[in-house]
Amino acid sequence: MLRKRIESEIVETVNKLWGDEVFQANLKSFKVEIPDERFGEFSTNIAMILSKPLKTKPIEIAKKIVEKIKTGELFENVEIAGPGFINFKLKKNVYTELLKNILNTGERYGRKEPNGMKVQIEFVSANPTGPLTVGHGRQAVIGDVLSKVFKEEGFEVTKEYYFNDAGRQMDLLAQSLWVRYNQFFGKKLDIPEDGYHGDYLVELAKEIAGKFKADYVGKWNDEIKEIFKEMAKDAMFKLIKSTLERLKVQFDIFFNEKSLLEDGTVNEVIEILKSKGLLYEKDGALWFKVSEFVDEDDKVLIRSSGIPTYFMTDIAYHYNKFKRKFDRVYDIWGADHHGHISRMKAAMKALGIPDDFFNVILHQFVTLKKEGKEVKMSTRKGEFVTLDELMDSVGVDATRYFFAMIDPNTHMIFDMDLAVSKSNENPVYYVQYAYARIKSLFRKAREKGIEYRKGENLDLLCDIDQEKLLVRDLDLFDETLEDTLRDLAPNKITNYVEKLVSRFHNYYTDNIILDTDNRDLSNARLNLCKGLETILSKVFDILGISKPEKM
RNA sequence: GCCCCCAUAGUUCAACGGAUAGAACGGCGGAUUCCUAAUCCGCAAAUGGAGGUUCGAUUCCUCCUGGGGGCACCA
Repeated sequence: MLRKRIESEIVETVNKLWGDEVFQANLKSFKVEIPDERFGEFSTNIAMILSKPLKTKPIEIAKKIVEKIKTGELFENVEIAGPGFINFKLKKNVYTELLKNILNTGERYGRKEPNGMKVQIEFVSANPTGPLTVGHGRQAVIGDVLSKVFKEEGFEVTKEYYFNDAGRQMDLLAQSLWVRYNQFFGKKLDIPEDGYHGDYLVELAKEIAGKFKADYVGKWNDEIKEIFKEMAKDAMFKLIKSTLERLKVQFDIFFNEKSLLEDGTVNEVIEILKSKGLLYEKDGALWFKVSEFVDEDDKVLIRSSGIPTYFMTDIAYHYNKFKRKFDRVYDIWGADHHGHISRMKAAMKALGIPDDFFNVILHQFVTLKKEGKEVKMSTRKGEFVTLDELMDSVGVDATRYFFAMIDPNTHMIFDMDLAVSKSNENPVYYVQYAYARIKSLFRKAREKGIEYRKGENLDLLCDIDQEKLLVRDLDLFDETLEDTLRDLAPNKITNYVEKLVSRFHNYYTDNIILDTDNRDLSNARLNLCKGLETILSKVFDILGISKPEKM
């Protein structure tokens, strides 16, 4: 990475001038940045940082550094500006070498060697009680994109979907479905207040009525409940999986909460906690001493009815993850699960699991705006827009791009009407158009009889700033992925690619790429386009959007 | 009451503590004898309020105001 090379040049220079101690003491806020274009290609704040320890004006420090550093392989021009920034322009061959590297490495460019770390990302994890909503969509895209970045950065990644197909919610679903089935045959029955009111059960009830006729009308017992539950579950999972497939999100493992009870993990966890004296009984229930670890009230693990709480099974689930030898796990949760985090951390500590094992990526909610009104979404009340409906309206690419482009920490307002009416002006098309343009250039080159020769004529590039900056931005791909993992924020990638593509569109407008009177230059520029195509292709794969040959 | 996230242009979003706060959509005005105008160029338009830390704050800290979400033997 160019930035790192510049950093080490500066470090070396500072060490020569003032010794290692000065630098080490002030390392923290030292930076090489990408400045506004009018200042150059790179810049550093080193002189400002050293001003205090050296008791010298930043300008004076900058002067000394510039004097010393000027004779390098790297820099074409180094100058001081503003309050003491040092701005750099690099020699053109630095850029052409970099481009050559990208061209030679191709699809593998930027991919890190395996680092031996096993990471698990758990997301969506919706119980099979209804169709996936746009909220799940946000989570699915965040999880999927981050998984790909982890892989690219050398981690071994497992994508997991955790679900519960037992318990009260499923009972309510079964009952709600049964009521819809009865209603189909004209019975006057109401869905329980806290049952599932969505239309999707009406459809399913119709199918069931076709299959079983009126066999279960007016009859309700545990056996029938199980039958309806099973049918509901199968239908919902089928629906959920088809939605995920359409969104191009695949999971490695679907993990059933029930298995934790069946394979004894829950009991094992209880035994461990008991042996450490962290459990006690009260009011017929079994409590965990959360308060020993964090400033919170103790919580019930086993209800007085003997049934474990969600907290209990979730602890067991994470204990199970730990036993599966993941180095780190990331749970992607909606903002409503926030309160659960510190309790879980307490439990991890109690089980002796290292602090950095359990990580949560919390994302804020998606509010939908439809016909000018905000729609409060609730799966149970049947008031929601499904992920499928969203994809119907704006397409898969735009759906994925839209969810990826917003910081998970930000509450997201999704204006459906706008998304539909403006679908042709979505940023995803802006980005994809650049890719299509490049593809078109190569087609056109063949038509015009301009031969593309990989890696040749590169010395004709980078005499203009646009080309230097384009290559510099290609180089930023690497650190964009690092930033994405550091902040666990996929929107770093969309920001990056939009800037990159914008630069290309400008370049394309201002310069003729294919010129039959200047075939060598044309070939040089085709090489630049090829480099861009390589990076765009990687970015699109990570974002999971398509790569159109033409638009 | 306590805890978490957020507050930036008319709208939806950006901005590792850096220089004149960027885009997109919307508004106004331009560019096509030439590789795709789903593009490009120009104009108008924003950091909720008060303090603090810093050479330098949209960013960090405190308080206030306003949104969202939590504070179960629900998940």
